[in-house]
Amino acid sequence: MNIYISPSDDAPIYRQIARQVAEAIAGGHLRPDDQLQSHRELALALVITPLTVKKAYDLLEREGYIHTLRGKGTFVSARPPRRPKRDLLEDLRPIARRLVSEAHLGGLEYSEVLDLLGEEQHRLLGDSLENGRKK
Amino acid sequence: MNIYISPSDDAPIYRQIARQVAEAIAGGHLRPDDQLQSHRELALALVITPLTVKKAYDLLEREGYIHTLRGKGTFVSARPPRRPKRDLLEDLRPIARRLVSEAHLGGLEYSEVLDLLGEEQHRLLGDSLENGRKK
Amino acid sequence: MNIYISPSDDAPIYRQIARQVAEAIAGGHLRPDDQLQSHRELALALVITPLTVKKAYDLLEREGYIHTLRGKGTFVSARPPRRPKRDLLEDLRPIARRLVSEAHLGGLEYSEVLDLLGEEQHRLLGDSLENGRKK
Amino acid sequence: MNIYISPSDDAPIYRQIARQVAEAIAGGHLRPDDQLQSHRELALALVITPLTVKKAYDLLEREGYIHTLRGKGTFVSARPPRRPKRDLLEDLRPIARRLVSEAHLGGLEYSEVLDLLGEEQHRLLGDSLENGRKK
DNA sequence: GTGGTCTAGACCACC
DNA sequence: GTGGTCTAGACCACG
Repeated sequence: MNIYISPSDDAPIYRQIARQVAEAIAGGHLRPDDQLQSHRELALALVITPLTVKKAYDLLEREGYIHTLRGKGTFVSARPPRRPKRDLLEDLRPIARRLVSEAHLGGLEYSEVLDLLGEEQHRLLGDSLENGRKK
Repeated sequence: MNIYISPSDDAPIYRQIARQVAEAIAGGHLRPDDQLQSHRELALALVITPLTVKKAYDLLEREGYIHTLRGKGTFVSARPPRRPKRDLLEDLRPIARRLVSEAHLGGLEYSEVLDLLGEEQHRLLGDSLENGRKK
Repeated sequence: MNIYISPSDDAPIYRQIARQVAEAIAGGHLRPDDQLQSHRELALALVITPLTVKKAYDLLEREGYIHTLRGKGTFVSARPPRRPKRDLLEDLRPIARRLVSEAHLGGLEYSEVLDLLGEEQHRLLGDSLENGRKK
Repeated sequence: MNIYISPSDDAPIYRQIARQVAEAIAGGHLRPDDQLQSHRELALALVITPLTVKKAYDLLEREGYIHTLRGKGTFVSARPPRRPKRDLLEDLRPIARRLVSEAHLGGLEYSEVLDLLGEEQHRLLGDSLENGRKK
């Protein structure tokens, strides 16, 4: 479980961590009942304050991805949280809008946007398959 | 030129304004040498402080979309700013990544993401064509 | 007497005019007792409001370069105003400072600044000589 | 890092601050990764409103001199921004022109202008060398 | 503590 | 009328 944070990213550090953990779960790197590093451990590894990692874990717990057992540790939850598709689509819409808008502002063709998206989808699936197989 | 701000949007107001003006320029609603509403006027209409609109205009000016003439007003610039395609693609990549990643996390098929993107592309182009024709 | 104004210049229009008239006097284009165009005439030629030209003439009159005879017109004054050299140098110092500072910030060699200054000095003197001869 | 603002300067306060910080970076007073005073702190020291210092920092950030890390502070950027020499020279030309023109209007010899420029160049370099050595 | 944003005023120069 | 600057507050997210 490798987490990378970039201080220059516009997303706050705790969200960068939470997102990467969530992606790891979705991609199969982390499976239900797998134990996560303690937030102190991870904080040490990332050279940041434990409070920031704690904030990320809290966020993941609120969203149902993980749960903590007092005295035992933090574990991946069994049921990956599912939101109504309508809600999800409406959350994703502004992101899609921004993508096409900025691409159009920058003079890109729509096909180039599709290419870009395809690359990222492939990267995601590739990772996922790869992880499903090994380890 | 209708600007809408939504307090629920996580983007700050001045960026919401700047983005909408930039889109209006890219979409043909606003053409070179068109005069923008004065920042005070727009502030009055949006019921926000003029300084916030000013900040949006400052942002657009330093990005090359608009320019100001002392005592005259603010005008759409002739040359739409163009960035190297490579840079632009690298800026867009994290957005695309987030889109496919969150969609996958939420259990959406890739085709559903493409549908969503297509809708937004259509919305953008529709607006553009519509405005290219009228007025 | 050709005056050029550029709205995009950071100097206000009335100062652009005043400076060019003053340079014309220093360069010999305009000689003592020469009559200037009326401010309305010049305003018409420059396609700006007469008030702006008036403001330029007022400034020049305050500085002693020109004077007006009621009902006759505006004329170049006999004595070009002379300020104490110390005062003048102190006025020029911030300009010199800005020149070397911005050049240094931009990575220019001092010799390149001197070259630039030489070019402008040559341009000024060239104009001056040329005008002393003709007309 | 001592900043001085002079109300008599025709440049707005935020530009005075930005210029001095930029000069400090160019002159070696401030080095890459050095932390700047927080804008509030500097505002307190200068007895002006924080927003004005913030405006100066924003200007420096968009020009590439500095960057900010959320919650950490503001730091000198690694790469000093470089503009094409041609552009820079054309920006400097009006300043040079004004210098020789006003000097000539005031009756100064060209050599006196060169002396003045030399003094300012020496002041700038002296500062720079001094700071390169100490601390 | 840091930066980021916003409000509700004010005064100025310019056209 | 326009834009440009400044003040004196405020609240927020982040680490």
